[in-house]
Amino acid sequence: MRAGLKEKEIDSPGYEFDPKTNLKLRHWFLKEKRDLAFRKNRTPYSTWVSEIMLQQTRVAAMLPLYEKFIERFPKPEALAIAEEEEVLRYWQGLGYYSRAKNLLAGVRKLVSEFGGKFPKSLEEALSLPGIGPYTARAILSISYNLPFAVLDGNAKRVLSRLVMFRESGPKADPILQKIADSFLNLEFPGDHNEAVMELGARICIPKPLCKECPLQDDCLAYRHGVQESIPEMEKKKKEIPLNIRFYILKTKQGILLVRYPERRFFKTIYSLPFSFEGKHPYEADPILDWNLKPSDLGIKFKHTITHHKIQGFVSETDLDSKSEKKILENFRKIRPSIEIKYCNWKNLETEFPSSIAKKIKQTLAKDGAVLPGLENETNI
DNA sequence: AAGTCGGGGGT
DNA sequence: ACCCCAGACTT
Repeated sequence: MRAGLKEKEIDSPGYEFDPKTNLKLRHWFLKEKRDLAFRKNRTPYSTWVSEIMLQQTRVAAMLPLYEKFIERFPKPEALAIAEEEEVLRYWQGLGYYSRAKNLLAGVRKLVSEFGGKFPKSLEEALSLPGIGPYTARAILSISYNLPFAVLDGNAKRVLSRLVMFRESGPKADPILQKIADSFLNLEFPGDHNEAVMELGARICIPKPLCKECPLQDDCLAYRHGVQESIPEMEKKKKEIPLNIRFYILKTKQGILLVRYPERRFFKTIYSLPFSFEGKHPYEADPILDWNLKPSDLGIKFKHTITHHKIQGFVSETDLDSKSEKKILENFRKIRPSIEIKYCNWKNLETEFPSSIAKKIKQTLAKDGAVLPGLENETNI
């Protein structure tokens, strides 16, 4: 594909890349690539862990957790025998907690069904929980140097601009995969994939820095001056405002945490019980229809969960063993799948592994608010 | 095909 | 105050 093509020809894929383009990219990558912890060793397992952590997550956000995770679970066999609770603690703050659960399930399957040796075929890799089209190709190319071209958000942007392909969304993916396949450097598939993604993460960003781009001369979108409008942006969903009240229920055994999949948020992790307040588009969860009158702590904090703009509030109360028993009965009656555990104030944010726990603590501390009964009780 | 799942850093 | 990220799974 060279300049001077008509729009129609450009949109119909017959993708032939100049081999020089690939060489330029590789040269740039070898010179500019960042010295990242997960690039130190590239076993299938370590690549697997890093790729799962990188899903919808910036490199800078996952790096500290990656190092601690690998230190604690250096091999698949070490992770496979770990408790899910502990694995989730090592994921605390990263978000998308089902990634951690699927990783654990996947590694257990790897150990039990593949003898701990990561498979070399796309089909087998895809059979592991949490490993989808992107991650399968990433692991196989980076760790085994097998010729699979990855298609993540970065690659889509880079390739769309290189060949001036405008469409985006699920319909465009098969076409983009073909483009990626034809661009793949068969000599160095792993390096190539990392190079494409690194270019997309640092240069070919949504507002591209074309002046610094090693592929400027090869980029059809740049030649036509349309790089900023490719790929087409998907229309953003409207934000839903929500008021959520979290309840600190202090029992003799500690603060009550709950988990059940029928609720709107935190389906897979333990959290403080919570309820929606004011106007909201969701069905009220009857689980909190109890006879308590928790007292409002008078704090609020902001939080977002995927197109929900949340104002958080906190109430607390003591539960004697009688009312606790009654509440638990009520819980189990309405939500038979509910799981319960207790934590203390000190380790709230590790047992309720969302940044909300941290925000509640910080807001309380900043306001100088006192949580009655907690500050003097070492057991809570 | 659309909805869901978190959170933080860059702009 | 947005934007959007080295996606996968469920419905």
